[in-house]
Amino acid sequence: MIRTRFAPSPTGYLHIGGARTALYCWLYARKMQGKFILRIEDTDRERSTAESVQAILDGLVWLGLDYDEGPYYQTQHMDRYREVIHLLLEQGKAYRCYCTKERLEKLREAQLARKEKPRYDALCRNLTTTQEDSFVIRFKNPTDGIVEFNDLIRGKLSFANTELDDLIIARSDGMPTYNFTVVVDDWDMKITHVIRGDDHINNTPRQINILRALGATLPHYAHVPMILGSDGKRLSKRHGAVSVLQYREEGFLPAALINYLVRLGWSHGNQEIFSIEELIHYFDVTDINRAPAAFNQEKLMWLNQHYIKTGDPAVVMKEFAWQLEKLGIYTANGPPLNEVTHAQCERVKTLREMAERSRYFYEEVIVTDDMRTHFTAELMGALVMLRDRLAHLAIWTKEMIHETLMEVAKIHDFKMGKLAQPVRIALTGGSVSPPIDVTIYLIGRKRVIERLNHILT
RNA sequence: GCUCCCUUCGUCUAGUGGCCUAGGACAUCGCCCUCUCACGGCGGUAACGCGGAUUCGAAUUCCGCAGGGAGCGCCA
Repeated sequence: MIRTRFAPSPTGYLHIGGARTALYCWLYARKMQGKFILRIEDTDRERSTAESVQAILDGLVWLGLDYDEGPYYQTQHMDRYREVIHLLLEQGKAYRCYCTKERLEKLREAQLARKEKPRYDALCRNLTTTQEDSFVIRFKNPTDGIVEFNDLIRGKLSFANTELDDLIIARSDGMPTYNFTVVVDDWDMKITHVIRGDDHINNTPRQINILRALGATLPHYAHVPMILGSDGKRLSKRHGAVSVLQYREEGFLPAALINYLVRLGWSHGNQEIFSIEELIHYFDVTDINRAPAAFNQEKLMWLNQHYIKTGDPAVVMKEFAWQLEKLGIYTANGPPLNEVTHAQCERVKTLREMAERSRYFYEEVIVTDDMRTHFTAELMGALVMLRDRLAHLAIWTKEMIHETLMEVAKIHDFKMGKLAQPVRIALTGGSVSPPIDVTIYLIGRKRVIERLNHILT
């Protein structure tokens, strides 16, 4: 049974990079009919917050990445960590270190000055006496040999133990540290595949050494490259949205973000559009790219428009309604959302944009003096005729409206554009809208007549 | 500084020794369609970081170099 886990630390929102890692973990678990586990790594009490936990949970729900187990919280496993630390201590695989932070700092500076890699000098490693002073607990890392593992994405990776030092596994206040809790939890949770960001590559040999000291079987590792900003630098707030939920705010569909994220670093031939089912079928961690990828908003936009046009109507409608609500647009007295969506989907990249451009279907429009210059004297006759014919149309359909427009234009010897554009301005207050017949149809007879009258008086 | 990782069009990628005068997608440019904006259709510009080596033959293998990134915490 394959078991993967997503293990974020709740010190912020769910960002794009984390979401992609979670997606890869989730896809692999689903593909292998295994389990996807959510574990909150909250051992940093200073920075972990309940809000962050909620933001991460909300983000995962929105993306549709459901977990089979969890969320587990590391702060609830303290007894277990202490137990394992005791075990290590008893077996002489860990030791108490009484070095002060000051000494460590001086050591560090001296090493850096000598152009050496800063690391603990193992001063307390062979201490035989117990002291009263405060202490941390360090893991006795092997002093020679190499740690080698086969990364599913990068292939064989190896590290010399001489490059590693005796890392702290318990702080002076007794709180276990990251590299230790990860190992214990992955072991206890029987994680078979550790899929995580490649900023953890250098932690892996340390974790393997602890795992071995514990006699645990090693999981498979897959280190996915990070996501870069459009400038090739590490993705950060200055690149715009980095939080998953912020993409929702901006009017993106979860399907679009999923599809974009999965293709960022993974591919299946030349295919660009994938349904979730296809992803589960085709995805494999070993096909993930080794190189970091730059985030490209334009392509996300393109995918978003694709899913606005072809995605699950229920989801599209739900997000569209949410956007309208955020803008304070009340839709009860206007055209049905699905018809507006249908009319607008080909001309917007996001649902926020769709909402912003749909105001005139639901709210009164303002035609500025500037725009009134479009209503020339020669046009007035045609506008009057159009108003009257629309007012008496037997049935209010797009087709009938279209015919009416054609007739009025023909009678006045106007080209369609000459009539349509001023009408568009009169009805929408702007120069851009869906086809004029569709626009008239959706705005509705009463409002159309009102708006035309407004121009004609 | 040390260790580790990465390197195909502007961007995401296909490519695993001959099918590559390097394919697709986004973006961009031009044309067509057209009542606006779009959608769509057609076409164009555009890349194997550099240098060696192996080979009849290298984007694909090996070695250097350069550039970029990560890690080196009583953070995760």
